[in-house]
Order: sequence, then structure tokens, then C-alpha cells
Amino acid sequence: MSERAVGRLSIYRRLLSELADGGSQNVYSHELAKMSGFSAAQVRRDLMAVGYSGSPAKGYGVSELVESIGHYLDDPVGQGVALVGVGNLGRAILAYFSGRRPRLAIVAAFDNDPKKTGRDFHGCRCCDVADMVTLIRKKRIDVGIITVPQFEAQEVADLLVKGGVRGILNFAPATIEVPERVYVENVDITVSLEKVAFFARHSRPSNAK
Amino acid sequence: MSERAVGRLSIYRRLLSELADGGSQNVYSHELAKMSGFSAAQVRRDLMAVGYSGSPAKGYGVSELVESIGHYLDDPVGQGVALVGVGNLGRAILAYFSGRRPRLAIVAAFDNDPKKTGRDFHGCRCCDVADMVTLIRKKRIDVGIITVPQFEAQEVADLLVKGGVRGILNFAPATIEVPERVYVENVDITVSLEKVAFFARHSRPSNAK
DNA sequence: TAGATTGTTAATCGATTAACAATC
DNA sequence: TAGATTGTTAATCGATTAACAATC
Repeated sequence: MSERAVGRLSIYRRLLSELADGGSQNVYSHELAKMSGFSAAQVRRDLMAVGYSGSPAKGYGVSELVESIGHYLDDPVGQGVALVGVGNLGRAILAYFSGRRPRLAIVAAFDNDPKKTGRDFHGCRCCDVADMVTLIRKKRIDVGIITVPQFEAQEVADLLVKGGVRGILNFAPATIEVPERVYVENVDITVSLEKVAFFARHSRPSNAK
Repeated sequence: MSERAVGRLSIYRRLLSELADGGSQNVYSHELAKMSGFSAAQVRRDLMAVGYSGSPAKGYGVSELVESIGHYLDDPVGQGVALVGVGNLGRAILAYFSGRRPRLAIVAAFDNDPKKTGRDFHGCRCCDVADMVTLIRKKRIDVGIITVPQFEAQEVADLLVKGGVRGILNFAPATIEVPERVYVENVDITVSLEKVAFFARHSRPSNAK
């Protein structure tokens, strides 16, 4: 499955959860298409991939579909996440994920500022970066989030990899080098803003992501 | 030019600036390839697109290339940016962009919390959302950044569009509807984290973005 | 010149879209 | 049945990669 497809599944899940909260039982592909901005054919192909079948009469069952996507995306046991760098951005992410996904929870936060270590941030204890490798191993953490300044990112990535993390979400504006087996997703806010500024001036491409 | 290509140009510019700071005069495509993670052929094609030619003998001139990319990406007059939602994430972005890009500066911040309005955050005055449309028009703001909670995003987007913004960078986990002429880029942290978690477990695709 | 790099075209690859038979 | 929707294949589209002549 492609990176983009996984991203779309994640979006469908959010939309379906909202529908479920609103009391909807069933949904058609063209309705999900309207809400998500993707084509109806795209939606059908994606849902087919998760192994849940709809019916021409009723479309897709909302709650069953949420469950199927969960089966597909989530680890059955659950994956622990470590966040490194408890600045404004780090705290924003901690606040947002607090208690939201039991199967993908931020279970440890790290910083090297003694004013922050030992304290709790949005229900997550902040530990010293010096203890990171040990704690990642102990808590069997699988995913790391880097929210430190640019020139500390590589060092943090090395420690995460040393601890055994297999995926990294990197918010630092830096290209980090990791072994091939480790998956890295870069979220570079400068890049995103410059893209928006550019296409605000030029006639944009399709735009529906 | 494609969305991805613009993103790559933004990354090249950051890398080239770092090279210039380090005193480098020239750079070869394969060196930029190594640093960025893209292929050398890709780098050459991208640089060709901005209209700057290298030479087989010396490669590309670092400072000239930074300038050429700037000519291509940046508006000659400069574009103003408005940020809406001065929470942790909003403040992180304000701090990061403060004084960084003169041609793409955040010139106004908005919130509806009276505890925040009237104060300065990282050199940017926070105004009331009620004054947003007027101020966007007055300051000729071109780009909006949405860092408000999920269910306020559409309302904020409507106001940004009403003010005349042509591009929106949306950090809220919500699909916002805007007129076709407005370019929207969504940065959904949940989607990114779920992607990383998924590919941490499965053998990832190419991974070089 | 020889060797490496650039600019540019052709081939490949993958993802999206369109079309349509099967299904309720 | 008729009509709409789903599942699935074929056609299209675009971007990336590979190849190579031109250049220093």
C-alpha cells in the first residue's frame, strides 16, 4: 500500500468517526468523496484494500468500516510513541494526542532542559534525554517524534534509532540520516508555507490531495 | 511546476543556505542529491526549471543558485501571512518564522481569547478575530495559517477567504471547503503519525521523499 | 585530450481515472 | 424489474528514472 493511500485511510477514519458521532449508520462512496475531497472511485479502491465490502443497496456500514480501517492501520498490540523536544510544538502535539488513540499513545517525552525534566506535560512525564535509549528499550517504543531545533535533530535521531525505534516523524527542518529499515516522515513547516505562498500566486494544480 | 517540485526547491534552498554559511562556493548535483535524499537527476531537472545553469567544470554556484530559487519561489514584492489561533502550535510557528523570511513574514496574528488579544507574541501583535477581514484587506495579506481547533477551522477559513487570502496552510484536522481559486495545504499531524506508525511495522516504500 | 558533469530526451514506473459488469 | 452503487479491469496521466549527447 502506498504512503498516500495510508494517509487517505487515516482521513476516512476521522470522517467516519464524525459520521458515527452524528448517528449515521451507512455511507456511500460519493458521500465520503465529497467530505474528503478525493474521487468516489478512489474512495472505493481504498476501502476495497482494507478488506471491507459495502453493498450496492446500503453503501458501507460506518462503524464496521471504522473497525476495518483500524484493523488495517493499527497494530493489534499497540505502538508506543516517544516525543523529543518539549517546546511549544512538542507541547501542542502532547496536548493533541493526550488520550486520543489508545493504540498509538505518546508514552514518553524527553528534553534536556532541567526546568522541564521531571515534570508532567498533558499527562506525559518529561524525562532527561540522557535516559532516552534505556527508556525506549524498556517501554518497547516503536515510533519517535522529533520536535527539537534544526541542529539537534540528527543527534536525537541517532539516539532514537539506537533505542530501536522503527519510524520517525521529524518536525525539524533538517534532513536526518537513518538506517534503511527506519521509516522517516518529514513535516517541514517552512516548505509547506512556501508551497502555499507559491501556489497562492500561480494557478494551482489539482489541489485535491 | 508540480507541488512536489516546489517542495524540493524549498529544501534545496535551505541546504544551499547552509552550504553558503559554511563557505562553499560551488556544489555538484550529486552532492545536493546526497544531502537532500533525492536523485542527482531529479536535482538537475529541478534546478534547470528555475532557469539557472551550472557548468560541467564547477557544478552550480551556491549563492547564485540560492538567488535563482528565490526569484522563482518568492514574490518580488513580498507576501504577508496571517496566523489564526495563538495556541501552542500557533506560538511555535510564530517563534520559528519571526524575522526569518522578509518576503514571507507573518504580519498579523488572531485569536478570540481576550487574554491573548492586544498582546505581542514573538514580535507579532495578536488581534481579535472580529477584526480579521478588515485587517487582512488593509495589510494586503495573501496567505493564511489556521492553527485553531478542528470545529472552528471552517469558520476561520471562510473569514480568511472573505478577506481575500489566496492560499491557506491548514493545521486543523478538518477538511475545509474554499472556492476553487484558493490553494489549500493540509498538515494533519494525526495522519502523519499514523503513516509513520504503519510503515514502522510494514516494509516501507521508497521513503526518499 | 580524458574524465566528469550538465542539459535533455526516451523509457519506465506507479498512481489515478474512466469504464463497465456484477450486485443489491 | 429499474436504478443506483459496488468491485475490478483497462486506459490515462504524470512524475521519476535511465540514457546519452553536449560541454567544460
